[in-house]
Amino acid sequence: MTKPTPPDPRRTLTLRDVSEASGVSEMTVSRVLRNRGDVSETTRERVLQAARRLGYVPNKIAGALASQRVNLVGVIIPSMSNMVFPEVMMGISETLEDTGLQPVVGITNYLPEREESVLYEMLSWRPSGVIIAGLEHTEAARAMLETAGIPIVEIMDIDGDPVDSAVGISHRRAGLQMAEAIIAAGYRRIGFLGTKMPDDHRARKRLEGFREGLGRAGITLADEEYYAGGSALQKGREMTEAILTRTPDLDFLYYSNDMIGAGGLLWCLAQGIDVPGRLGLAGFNGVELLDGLPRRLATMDACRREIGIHAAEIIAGKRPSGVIGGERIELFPTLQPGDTIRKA
Amino acid sequence: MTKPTPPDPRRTLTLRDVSEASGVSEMTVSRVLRNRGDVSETTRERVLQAARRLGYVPNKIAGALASQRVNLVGVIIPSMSNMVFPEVMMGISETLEDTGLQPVVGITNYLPEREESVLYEMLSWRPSGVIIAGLEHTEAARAMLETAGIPIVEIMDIDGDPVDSAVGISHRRAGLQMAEAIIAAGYRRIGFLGTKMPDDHRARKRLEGFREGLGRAGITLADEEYYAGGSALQKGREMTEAILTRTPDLDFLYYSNDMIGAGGLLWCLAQGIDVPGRLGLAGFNGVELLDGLPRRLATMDACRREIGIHAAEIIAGKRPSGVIGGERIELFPTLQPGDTIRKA
DNA sequence: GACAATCCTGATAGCGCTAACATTAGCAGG
DNA sequence: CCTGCTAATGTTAGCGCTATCAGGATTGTC
Repeated sequence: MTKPTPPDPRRTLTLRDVSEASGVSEMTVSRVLRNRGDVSETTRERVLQAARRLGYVPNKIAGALASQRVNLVGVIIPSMSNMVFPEVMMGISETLEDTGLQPVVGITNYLPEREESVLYEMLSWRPSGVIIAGLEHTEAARAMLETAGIPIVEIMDIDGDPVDSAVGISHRRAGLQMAEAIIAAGYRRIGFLGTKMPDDHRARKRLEGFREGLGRAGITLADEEYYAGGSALQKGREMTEAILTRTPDLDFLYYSNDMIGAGGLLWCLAQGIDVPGRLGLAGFNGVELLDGLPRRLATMDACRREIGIHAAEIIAGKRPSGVIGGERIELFPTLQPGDTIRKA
Repeated sequence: MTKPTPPDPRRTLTLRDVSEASGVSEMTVSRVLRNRGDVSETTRERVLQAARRLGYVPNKIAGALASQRVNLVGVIIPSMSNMVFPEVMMGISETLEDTGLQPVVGITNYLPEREESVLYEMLSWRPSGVIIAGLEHTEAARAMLETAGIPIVEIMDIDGDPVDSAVGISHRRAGLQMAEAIIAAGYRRIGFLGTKMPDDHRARKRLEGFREGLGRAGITLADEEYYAGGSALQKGREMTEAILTRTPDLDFLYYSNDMIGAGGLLWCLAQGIDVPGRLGLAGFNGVELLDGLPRRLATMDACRREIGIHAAEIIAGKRPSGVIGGERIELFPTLQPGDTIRKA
């Protein structure tokens, strides 16, 4: 007869180990570790001590399978590199903090197929909810979202038709409002500088709205310039130089984000261009990062943190409304005129 | 007699559903979906079609439990807001891409207890490996890392004693080198500007190394200034003004990161201070974000992307060395003198 | 003292999948 | 037509936990 269980120190611990070490059933250990059900103070203490001594770390995989409950929330965003999504994340984390839910992030790089595969991967872990940027998805992705049977919140944008809930701003309106403000300030020869990103639908909608705003005043864009990749600040300089060289009589430049706008602003200041007198500038996003620039760029904040907060509230089921799903929350960005638009 | 299984459309699908829909056993379906084992082309096609038609998404929780294999790699970092960790993440993602492994990020905000709980949470999902920033952890965290039985890579820093593998630079040496360069350029009255962060051990080590470098030349720091929170660019301006007001004869400012350094640089330029003649400046990190500034700040890049790449290679077991664990990879940052240090 | 109520603990049966082995089909060679 | 193989598929037994229900103590009530 051999020893029944040669105690292998390398094997990872299970409930059984803690149960044996503390002389109670696995079930009781489980109860103690999850603070569920009544357990006497004595056994609770004994179990906790054993668990600590052994260095037991519960296996959530097994737990999730058995309980059909997963404390994870999938968050799918296009990028992490431009401060806008990190801020959304902060709103989400902060709100989820006291709910026991934990965000898990996936990055798509603005690629629809990548979004689809990231979503598939996430859903295969059966999260309690999904927060996903944008309203445009592949057909398959949309189908997955619809049949997942969990709360879905599409964020950032509300110009479209959400699968379930949506929290965001109208980028069309944001563009339109900016156009109105620019025209009201008396600018007429207007250029646009943006990214080459067919799948950045929000940037596209802002430009559409912007064009419409100009159109209402009988104006069309005088010139456009696009970039891809590289340091945004640097690109902003280069593009600004390029567009002003090509079309010197421009009196306003609308940038699709604050970072290239800041690059443009620095370039203009270095050239001694009179901003906002001779040339006005505006960006989009209101990134705090840039607060220390010599002059404040006109911009429009995208309510990033609030979006994160509301989205997380919906997932966590702590909306005041008590509504269960299909919410649609529109936030309204405010124009921050800064120092780069003439006072009307 | 009633229908055996009233087909509930709301229930989430399992292998059994696909198996019934395609007329083969669950095992065969499993094999098809994982591309494992021999399956005839005909059944493979039939199964895939059924899975697609039903919109089946496998349950990785069950899969992981059964196979004792999880394709997740935990990545624990202090912050996402200052571009340094996003770049590390890119290196990691890129390297993990073709390995089937998937990074899952946890943020600690430089709080040791938070690091401990994030680690505990992560380990409870039994990842295939953990990449964690820094060499300093709570006692409990270190114990968990040691007994987890998976590859651990501590990144960013190598001035210390790793649990398993480590990839990083010597921040002590980085600070020391910068001190040497500054002294060689003839600066003597040197100020330091940094963050109030007792748990940012890397910043601390840089400062220690910097002090030592100065000390070797018989110099001590002439003044110091610290901040917490807020827009780094903005804080850089404010702190620079403050320190120069207090100690006007400083001829060099060493910033603990590029962002506050950039703020300082912009402020100095606006004040018309002769940089680098009258006053030299240097930061740390080499953030590409700032490439478009009017003048390039002297800095030292921290090899962020490379660190991510190497760490991921270790986890994925694709190091050329073939070594299995306990690797120690030191990278060497290069000084980028930029335009804010006098040529010696 | 019988009975119910309350508290605490344990036994049992899965959760949805995969490892490992068992079985069957298909086919070449004698 | 049987043996001996390989290729394709199926069967069985868990993975480590938790939901659920079933007790055994202990207490209180009439």
